[in-house]
Amino acid sequence: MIARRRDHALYQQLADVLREQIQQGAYGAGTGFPAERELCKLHGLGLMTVRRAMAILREEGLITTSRGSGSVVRVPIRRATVVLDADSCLIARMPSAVERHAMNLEPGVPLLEIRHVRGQVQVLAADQVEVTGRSTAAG
Amino acid sequence: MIARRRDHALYQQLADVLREQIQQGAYGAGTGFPAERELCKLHGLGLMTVRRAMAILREEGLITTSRGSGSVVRVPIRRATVVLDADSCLIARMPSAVERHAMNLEPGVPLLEIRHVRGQVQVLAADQVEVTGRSTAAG
DNA sequence: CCGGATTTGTACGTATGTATT
DNA sequence: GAATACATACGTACAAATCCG
Repeated sequence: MIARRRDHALYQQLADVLREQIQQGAYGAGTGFPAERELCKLHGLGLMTVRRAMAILREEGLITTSRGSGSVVRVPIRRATVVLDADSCLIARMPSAVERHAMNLEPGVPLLEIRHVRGQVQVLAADQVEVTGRSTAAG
Repeated sequence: MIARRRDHALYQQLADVLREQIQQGAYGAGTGFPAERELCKLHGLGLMTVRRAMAILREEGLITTSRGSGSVVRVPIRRATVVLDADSCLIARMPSAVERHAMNLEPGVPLLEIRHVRGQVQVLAADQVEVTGRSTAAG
């Protein structure tokens, strides 16, 4: 039951409940998700509380939200593999507003900034790649 | 000047202004930052707008905010270097609520999940490490 | 050590704009 | 065009942490 506590905020409690429901397949991948106002009525919470809870699930990549149509449970992403050369450097960070717009990134997606030995810099959306070290046999 | 536009939300405009001020050293590293309500009065904006703008700066790692004391401009972080073995795999993702609590992570910090060849899995806060491929000469 | 002032955190209600169906 | 649904934005209130005299 969601109730006011000192240690757990209402929006965190709601996020926990919804995450549990998603992982138990209560809504199905790619299927609809209750509307914001519907969740307000269902749990007796305010709009801000519901929106903060859903923002958490978005950042965790569990749902995607579109204006006008609502939210859907996300299907797992297929990742491309990127090879990290020896002595090259990888940094994960959040994108700036400009980068998020230019790369058409969804909120909450980190960037991988790979600085190669020869000075080349590669910036990738972290939710679309896996990174592996170069095979010593091949390199 | 910050004004209502269709393409740029007020909180984004404010974040841009504050980011500019920070990068020009208007507040100094480790020094104080205007209080939320002060920014409201300064720019003639509501509390929600100011808080969203500051949330953006927090996610970008430019400021840290503490309840009761306020916000300060962040000093650049010193990163440790982690070697990524050949054929091991790195995934960057956002932490769950449990992980964020267990690892004492600040909001907006991505995790680096490194899966080594031998099955060992290493989970690190992305703002505290740089990752490099293993040197072919040494490996 | 206590108490007040300051500052952020949480939470609700409401209104308007905009995209989708 | 209408209904639905999310995005932005303001105002308000109280709780909790911190700071300072």
